[in-house]
Amino acid sequence: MALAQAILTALIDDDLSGYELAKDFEISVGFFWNASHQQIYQELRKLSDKGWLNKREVTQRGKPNKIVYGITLAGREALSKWVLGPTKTQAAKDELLVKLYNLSPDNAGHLAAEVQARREEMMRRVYLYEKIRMRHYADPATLPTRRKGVYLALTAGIRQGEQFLAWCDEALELLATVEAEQARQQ
Amino acid sequence: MALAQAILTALIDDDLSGYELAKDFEISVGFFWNASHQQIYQELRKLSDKGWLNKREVTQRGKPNKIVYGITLAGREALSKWVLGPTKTQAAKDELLVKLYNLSPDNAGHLAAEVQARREEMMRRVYLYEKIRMRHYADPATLPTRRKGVYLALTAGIRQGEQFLAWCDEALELLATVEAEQARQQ
DNA sequence: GAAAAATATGCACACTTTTGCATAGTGGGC
DNA sequence: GCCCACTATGCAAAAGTGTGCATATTTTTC
Repeated sequence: MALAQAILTALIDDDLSGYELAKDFEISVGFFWNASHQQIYQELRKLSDKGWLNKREVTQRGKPNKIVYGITLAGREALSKWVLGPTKTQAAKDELLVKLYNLSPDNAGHLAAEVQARREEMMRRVYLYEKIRMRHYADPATLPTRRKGVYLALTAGIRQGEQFLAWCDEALELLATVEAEQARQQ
Repeated sequence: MALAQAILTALIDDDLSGYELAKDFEISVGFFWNASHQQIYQELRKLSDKGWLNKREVTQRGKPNKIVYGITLAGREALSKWVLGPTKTQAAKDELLVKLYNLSPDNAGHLAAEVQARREEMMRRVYLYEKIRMRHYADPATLPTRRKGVYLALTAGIRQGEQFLAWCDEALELLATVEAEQARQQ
C-alpha cells in the first residue's frame, strides 16, 4: 500500500500531474519507491476518490491538457497516520545476486557485463543525488525538520550506492579471473 | 518470475522439502530473494509440473511426512538459460526511507525506534553472514567457480549491511537532535 | 515533407505477492 | 490434562505490480 503514501509524499510541496509525477518520481521519492506511469495514474484516481487528493484540469496551449493533483487535509492526516504505523521490513530482492549463486565459466562473461551495466547506472544515480545533496542539503544541522528527514534518505541512497560501486569493482576483478581461467583452458 | 529460479538455485546442492526451503531460504538465497511458505509451496508444484523438479515423499516418524524436491536436468538447463538472459534492475522499495521524507517533531521518536529496530535486525544478519563467510569462504581465490559467485553475493550482503548500520548511527544521532528540540519547546 | 520524440492520459489482462484461513500430528512445559 | 510451539502442507481471495496496447497533439530532427 505504500505507493499511495509515496505519491502523497511527492505532492507535499508541489501540486503535480500524473505525467510530471511519473517523471519526477525518479529524482525524488522514486529513489526509494518506483512505479510505472500506469500505476501512478490508477493510484491518483483512487486517492482522489478517497478525498486524499483534489484535482483540477489545466488547459495548456501546444500540449494536451493535464490533470494536476494536490494533497488535501485528509490526505495529510492519512499520511501522518501511516508514518506513525509499523513499517514493513524491506523486500530485499535482487536477481543479479541470485544469478551469482550460479556462477560458472560459461556465464562469467555475461554476469561481468551485467555488473558493469549496473555499475554505470548506479554511477549516474549517485552523481545526481550527490549533486542534490550538495546544493540543497549541505549543512544538515541547520535544515528545517522535514528536510532533515529527506537529507537522511538521500544520504542512505548515496552511501548505499557508493558501497555498491565498490562492490562492483571487487566483483569485476574476481569475475575477470574466472574468465581468464576459462580462456586458458580452451 | 525469479522466485522459480531462486528456488532452483537453493536446490542445486541439496534436495529440500517446502518447509525446509521456507526456513532455509533466510540463510541462503533468501538474503536476496525472500518468499512466504505459501508462495514456495505453490511454486514447487508448478516447477515439478513443468518437469524442472522431481519430488518424492519421505515418511517420517514423530513428524508429518514431507515432500522432498530435487532439481532435474531440465531444471538445471532452464536455470542456466535464465542466468544468461537479461537481468531486471532492482526494485528499490523501502517504506522507511519514504517515511523519513515526512519527518516531523511528532514522529521523530517513532522513526528513531523503527531505525533502531532495523539496525538490530541487520546486526543479526550481518553477524550470521559474516560467520558463514569466515567459515566457508575465507579465501575466495581458491574457491571453485560456483562458490566464488556465492562469495560475491555474500560479500554484497555483508557490505550493504555494514553500510546500513553506519547509516543507522548517523540517522539516530540526527533524529535525537530533532527529539531534543521538541522536548525543549514544550 | 516525413518520421520520431515528447507530452498527456488511460484500459485490460496477466502475473505476483500478501493475507487469512485450514488441517493434523507430535513434543514439551505447567 | 491442557495449551502452546513446531513440523508439514495447502486453498482461496484480495491486493499490488507489470506488460502491452491505444489515443491525440505538438515540437523537434532528418
